[in-house]
Amino acid sequence: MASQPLTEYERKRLENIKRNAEMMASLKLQSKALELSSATKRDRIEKKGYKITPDKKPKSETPVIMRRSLRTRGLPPDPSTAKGLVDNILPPPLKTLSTLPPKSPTAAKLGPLSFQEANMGDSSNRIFIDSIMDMLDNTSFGKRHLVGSGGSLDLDSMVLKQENVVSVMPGKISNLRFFPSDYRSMIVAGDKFGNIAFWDVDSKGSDGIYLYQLHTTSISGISIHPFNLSKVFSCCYDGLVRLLDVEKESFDLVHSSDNTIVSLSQWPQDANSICFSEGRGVLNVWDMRAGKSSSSWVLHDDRINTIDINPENTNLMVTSSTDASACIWDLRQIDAGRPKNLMVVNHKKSVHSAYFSPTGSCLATTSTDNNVGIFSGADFMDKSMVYHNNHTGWLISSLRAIWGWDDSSLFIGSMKREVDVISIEGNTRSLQSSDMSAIPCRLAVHPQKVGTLAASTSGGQIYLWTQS
DNA sequence: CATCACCTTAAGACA
DNA sequence: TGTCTTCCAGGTGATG
Repeated sequence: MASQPLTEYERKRLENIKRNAEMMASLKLQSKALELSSATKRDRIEKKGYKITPDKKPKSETPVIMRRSLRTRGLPPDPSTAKGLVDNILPPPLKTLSTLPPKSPTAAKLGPLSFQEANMGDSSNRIFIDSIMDMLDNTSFGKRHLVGSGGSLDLDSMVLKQENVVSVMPGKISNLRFFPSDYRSMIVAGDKFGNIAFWDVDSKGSDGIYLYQLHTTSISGISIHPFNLSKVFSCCYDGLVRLLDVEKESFDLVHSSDNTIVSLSQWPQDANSICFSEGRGVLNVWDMRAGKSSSSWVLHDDRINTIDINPENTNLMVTSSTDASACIWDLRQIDAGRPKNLMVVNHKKSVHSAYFSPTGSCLATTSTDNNVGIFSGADFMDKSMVYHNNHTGWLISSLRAIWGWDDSSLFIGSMKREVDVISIEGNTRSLQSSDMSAIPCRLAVHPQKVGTLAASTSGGQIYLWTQS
C-alpha cells in the first residue's frame, strides 16, 4: 500500500468499497441460490408473454429485472463488476478503483455444479433432462453436411416469424450453437453473466427454455461435438471449462485456470480431446481421459478468438487472433516446438473469427478492419476481401461471418439490424425484418436444417429464422 | 515500452 | 421522450 494520507473522501470511499466487498463475499454463494429462486419465477412467468410481445410488458417484469437484481445484490464476485458497483455509489475517481479490488480469481465453484444449484430458471430440471435424453435417443447421424445441395437455399423463403423472437436470457449473448440433431431444434446460448440457456425450439409450450448459471463472467465459447451430442462444453473468461453431464445432472469442471479462456473447439473424429485458447495466444490440447493438457503452444501474440478444425482434414486447424492475424496449422507436423504454420492471413486489425467452410475447402475470416476475407481454391490461395462494416464498439459483440449450409455463402450480422449474406463471389444481400429491433451480432446455423438460422442480440434475445 | 485514462456505441430501464 | 448505465473492444494519446 502506498503511504499516502487519505482524504476524508478517500477514506469514505474505501469504507464503501470494503463494505461492498464484504457484502459480496457473504452473498456470493447463498445469493446465487436466492437469485435463482426469485429471479426464476419472474423470468418464467414472463417468458411467454415476453415471447409473444417483445415490445411491451405492462405489469409483469421482464427477465431483465433479473439482470438488475443480480448485480445490485453484488452477486458477481469478479473485480470488474465490483468496480461498477462501487462506481454507482461513488461517482468520481475510478482511477484508484482499478487497483483496489485485488484481482480475485473469481469465486467460481471449483467443482461440478448440479443442475439444481445452477438452475436460474423456473423450468424443471427433469423436463430438461428428458428433452436432452429424448434428443440423444432419436438423433441419427448420417452425413453431417448437406453438401452438394448448392443453390437449394432460397433466401427469399427465409422468414422470421414473430413467435420466433424470443428472450431467452438476461445478458448480452456472446455465443450460440444448435445441437446437431436432425430430430430436434435445440439452441444453446451463453451470455455475459455466465448463464447458459437451452431453448428447445420445438417445444411450443410455455416452457422450453432452461437457464443455468455455470460461470461467473461472460461465456467465451460453447462447443457441441458433431457426433456426440452429450459433449457440450462451455468456457469462460473466469478461467473455467465445463462439460454438461446429463446423467449426473451436473456441469462438470474440466479445467480451471488463472488465465482467461477465450475459445474452445473439438475434433469431429475424437470425442476425448478438446482444445481451448488461454490468455494471450496460448492454445491447449486437452486430454479428457487423462484430465490434463497434452500439448500447449504459444501460437499468437494476443488472444485467440476462435479455433476451428477442418472437417475434411482434421489435422488442419485455423485460429483467429487479436494480433491481427489468422493462421492455419498442421497438427501432424511439429515445427520448432509447435504445429507447422501453413498459412498466415494478415488483417489490419483484430481478427475475430476464422472458419472453414462445410466442405473444408474454403476459409472465411472477419476482422475489425471492416473486411471479410474469403479464401478458396487450392491451398486457399484464391483470396478476396469483401468490405463489411464490423465496427461494433464494446457494447455489441464483435461480428463473425459464419458459413451457411454449403460453401456458397456466409452469414454475418449487420449494424443496420439485418443479417447480411455474402456470396463467395462477394455479392451481398440481406435478411431483413421489422421484428429484428436490435443488432443480430452472433449467429448460428442449424447443421441439419437448411434455412434455419439463429441470431442473437445484446439484449438476450434470439431471432430464429426458418424456411417457410 | 508498458500501463492508464478516456472515448465511442446501442439497448434496456427508468424518470 | 430523454437520461443513465453498461464495461474483458480497441484505438489514441498521455504518462511513468
